[in-house]
Amino acid sequence: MSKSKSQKFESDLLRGSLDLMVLSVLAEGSQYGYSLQKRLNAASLGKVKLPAGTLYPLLHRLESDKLIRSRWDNSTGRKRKWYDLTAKGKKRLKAQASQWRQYAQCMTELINGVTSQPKPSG
Amino acid sequence: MSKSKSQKFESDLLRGSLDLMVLSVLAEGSQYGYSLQKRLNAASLGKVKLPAGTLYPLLHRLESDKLIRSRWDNSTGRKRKWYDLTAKGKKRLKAQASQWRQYAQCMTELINGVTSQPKPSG
DNA sequence: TTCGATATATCGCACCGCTATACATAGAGA
DNA sequence: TCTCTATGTATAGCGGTGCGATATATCGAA
Repeated sequence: MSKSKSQKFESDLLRGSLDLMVLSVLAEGSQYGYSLQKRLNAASLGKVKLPAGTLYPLLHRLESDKLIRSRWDNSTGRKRKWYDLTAKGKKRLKAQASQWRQYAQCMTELINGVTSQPKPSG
Repeated sequence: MSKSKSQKFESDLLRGSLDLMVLSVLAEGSQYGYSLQKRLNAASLGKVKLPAGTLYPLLHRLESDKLIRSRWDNSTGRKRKWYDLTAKGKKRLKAQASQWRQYAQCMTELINGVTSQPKPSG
């Protein structure tokens, strides 16, 4: 099964903002992979359903970049790997959030000039 | 020379929205590759400097997807390939613009929850 | 004639989201 | 006990695409 156009569009959108999304969620507090997956799904109103094959390599990449830090927790029944933002990660989050807002502003103005968006009322 | 983190971030942002940007600019009227490159740079306030190695393959892809249509113009001094939106392209533009707005709304809420944005006044 | 801007094109690299696959544990229900 | 689902982490390889490098050609200015 090949992906539909709209699914592919979502994947490509993710490519540009997934790191930022994960850093944002971790800024709310510690998470382990699986919980982060659920949290991301909720935060995106069900739009983002990160498959494991995306999630774990991503976390490993962020960790090797020293943006996040991990520790295993075997104290509870289940073995979980918890992640936290590092100072570098917080700095990156702030920088990318700012860049993202600027970029989104440009995009919004461009597409609003040629397409109509739903009105807030009436 | 490897790319800086912020340059890479911009590239990845592009990945998710470049088709939409090009379709939007073409919705304003016919363009040829080089003019589109300049228009995109202006619309993005200088942020997006599309290299030729990105621009032309992209246009070929959009054309092979029947989203845009091309014709050569040799009547002026320079040989130029002009592009126009097809009906399919207009439909796609509308759909992706809508998807983009929803996605951007989620992202904005998420990052505004954990980072501070510049105030409009004071 | 030399150089920069204009104008289009392709090759191959690098990156990354995703599918498929693998392995392991906990709890519910048959 | 056995099975099934949810939980939990991991990696190999595929596919798509932005980009640097490179090629080719014309035009106007210095």
